[in-house]
Amino acid sequence: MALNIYNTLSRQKEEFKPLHEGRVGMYVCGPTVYSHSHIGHAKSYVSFDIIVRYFRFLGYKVLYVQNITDVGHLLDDGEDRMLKQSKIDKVHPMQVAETITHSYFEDMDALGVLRPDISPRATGHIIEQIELVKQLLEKGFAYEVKGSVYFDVRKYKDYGKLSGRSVEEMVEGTRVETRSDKRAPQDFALWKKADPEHIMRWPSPWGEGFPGWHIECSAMSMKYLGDRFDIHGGGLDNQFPHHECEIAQSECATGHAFATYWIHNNLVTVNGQKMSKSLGNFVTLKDAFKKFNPLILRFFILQSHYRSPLDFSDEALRGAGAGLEKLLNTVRNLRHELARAGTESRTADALIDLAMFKARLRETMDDDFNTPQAIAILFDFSREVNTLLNTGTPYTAASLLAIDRVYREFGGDILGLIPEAIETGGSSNGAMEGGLIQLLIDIRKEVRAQKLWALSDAIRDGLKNIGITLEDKKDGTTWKRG
RNA sequence: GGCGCGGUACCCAAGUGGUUAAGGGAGAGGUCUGCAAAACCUUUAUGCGGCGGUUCGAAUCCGCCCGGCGCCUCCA
Repeated sequence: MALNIYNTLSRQKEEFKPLHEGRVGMYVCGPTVYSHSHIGHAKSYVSFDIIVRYFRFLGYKVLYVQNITDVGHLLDDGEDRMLKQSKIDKVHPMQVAETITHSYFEDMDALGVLRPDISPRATGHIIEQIELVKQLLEKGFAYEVKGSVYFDVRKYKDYGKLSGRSVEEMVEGTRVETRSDKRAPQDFALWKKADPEHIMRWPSPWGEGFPGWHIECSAMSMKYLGDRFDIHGGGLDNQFPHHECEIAQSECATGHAFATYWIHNNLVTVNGQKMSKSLGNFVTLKDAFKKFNPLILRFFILQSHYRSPLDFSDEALRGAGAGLEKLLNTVRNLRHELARAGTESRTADALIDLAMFKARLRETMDDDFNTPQAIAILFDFSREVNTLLNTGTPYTAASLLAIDRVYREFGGDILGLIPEAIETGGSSNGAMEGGLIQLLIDIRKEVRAQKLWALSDAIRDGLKNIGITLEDKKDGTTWKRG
């Protein structure tokens, strides 16, 4: 079965066909680095992380570009986000950018989001942006007014094709007062003249100024991926106006199509309410991580589809935490068995229809990256694995390894939920802690043999209190954290 | 006002024309166990917001209605 992707441009699922055989060029709108990342960022970048991982699993050579916006993102009142934050913090805007960029990657790393191949900064590509604006002026798609340059939306017939809006509708819907220096209210800035007190400024053919927000993504995506590439992604909220403007600029500048597939992830709500900075109910990842392990957040996000909205609540997160633990527990037990299988003479082959499970997983991921369905299949798979492990039958290392490979490929490589190394308990990792716990387990075994239950339970409860859980199995006791 | 998305069990959430409506959490009962924990088994929607329609057949398509949310203005 071929990979099918929902393309916002056509509003339907389409079979993925790369522009260049075996390669995928992908650009995703990255964060504006003025404040710490929140759970909305997590949903977006985890979603695209899955897409990148799955393409790589399928054997594509992926070039993943995700920008860092550190200039040009203007607020309603025309003030630059970066400048506003720098005034609040009383530091240089580039210091804000640097601090928040570090913070962003720290949070994404915690969530298991693989780093983009290229993370271009807008301020590092002023020259490219100016070049693009010059091209648009030369071709007559833009006009200059008092040191600022605007894109003339009426010159581009397809404006609105991504978001399904017409220019006429937009005029009617415009609430903000029409800026006097624009020819039409829908026109958007490519380059803005800098006021005297504006710190972030660069020389240009139109005087000192700074780039508009939309232009950076056109300039940087085309610089690194070519003026045509496969996938452009971002949050649904960027569909309009940001992506619509990007398409207009890029297609007018090059004279041909821009990105082939447009992918948009849905947004996040908190306790049923829209999460927004103006409402002040946004949850930063650093705060969320204090309550929930980052992997639990990742699991929670992947348990719903990327095109579905996701509502965050503590109850839902707790449920996700229990679910993830169930999954990891099985893998932990499997690897524990695997560690022993190598040293004991094992006889039986573990009988699970691995080919069937792998085919189901492939099929469901091929259907527009259906991660919730994939997770459900992993749970089906785990039920069989648990049953197998509970029989106490000795299995060959090879057959257990084959089972583990399914977890590694789909649960690890693709979904990023199952860590390379899970605490296996029992087996000594050379750490003193592990040795001490094993010593207590051995002593407790003796105590239990003498049926001294009170003492036996005291050991187990004591360990539980310091975060170590013992589990008595048919063939011995194992331990885990938590 | 314009555009768009979805209403599936106590909670989260797949499924989008056809055998018994996935999966996870929570609850209940059971098996195993000294007891726990974990695991496994059984169980919790004759029904998928409501009302009509199309069809041999609809949660799935169409229409209307009722509530929910998002975008149109900065946000991933």
